[in-house]
Amino acid sequence: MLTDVNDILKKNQLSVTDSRKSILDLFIHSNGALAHADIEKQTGEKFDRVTVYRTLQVFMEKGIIHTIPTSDNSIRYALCKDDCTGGHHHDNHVHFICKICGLTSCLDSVTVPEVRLPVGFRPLEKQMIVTGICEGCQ
Amino acid sequence: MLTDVNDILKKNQLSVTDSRKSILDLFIHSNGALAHADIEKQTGEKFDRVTVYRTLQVFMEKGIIHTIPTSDNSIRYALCKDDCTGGHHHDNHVHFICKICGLTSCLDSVTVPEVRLPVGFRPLEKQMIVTGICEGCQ
DNA sequence: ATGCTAATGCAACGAAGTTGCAAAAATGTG
DNA sequence: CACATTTTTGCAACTTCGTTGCATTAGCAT
Repeated sequence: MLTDVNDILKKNQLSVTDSRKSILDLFIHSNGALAHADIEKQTGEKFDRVTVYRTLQVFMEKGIIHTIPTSDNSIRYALCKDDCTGGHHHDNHVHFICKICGLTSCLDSVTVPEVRLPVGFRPLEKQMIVTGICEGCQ
Repeated sequence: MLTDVNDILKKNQLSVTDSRKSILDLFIHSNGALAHADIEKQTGEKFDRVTVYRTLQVFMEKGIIHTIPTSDNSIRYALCKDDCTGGHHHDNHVHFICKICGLTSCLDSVTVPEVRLPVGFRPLEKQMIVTGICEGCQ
């Protein structure tokens, strides 16, 4: 896995800018998913709100990050630990949300189990969200 | 399953009002989940935005409807086909979102499969979202 | 029918996200 | 390294979404 932000940006044909480097760095050094608000706080409001939105959008398009569905209204973004170049890697692992600390993480080691759908429903992608208590909050 | 809106409201110790009757009726006669905007449109803006929000909130508290997690920012609410009095019924079935028509439905007949988590993660609830193509859009 | 309780509508507010545009930074080329 | 071109950023304004307080209205029990 690439951990150098410059390499990742160049590999994805993106201009290397301060905001992109900082935000990507944040994802790499965070062990959970990040909401837009987290990013704004953690970058110390160094960048404009709009820039953060647009950066996340670009990262999404390039497949660097993906969204995690949550029951409340908050979109959370996560960088996959494994190489995401396959495009649909995020459909094959389970997302875990801790009820206590709110940590949202990708359980890369767990594969989403198969499910049988009723006749007529053709599945393309599947996502699984498990809520519970994480390692640190036991 | 109760289909009379008055009965459902009374059973849940709720005052029977026009807005609650209309909105509950909408859920019963809709085959998919509804977003707040859908409800506003389909009731013909007869009720105040605030009333719709509060009605949904009350229905949530009473367990009449539940939210469906989605990757985009839209909260969708759904009434379960089966009796929801158990409280956590919605954690045991699969949600299906059609990529073409956007239909969001509860596949009541499909049970969420078990999944093994890494040591240290204690699961409490699990949800599964399958995206694909629905019966009508084949 | 009456009084009490609960729900509604209005207004105002705050948060979240988007768009257009000029200024600034990054990139490629000589 | 300097230049022209392209891309990105920041600002301002705006829309949409959701919430709160309060007076008015509607529902409910007696």
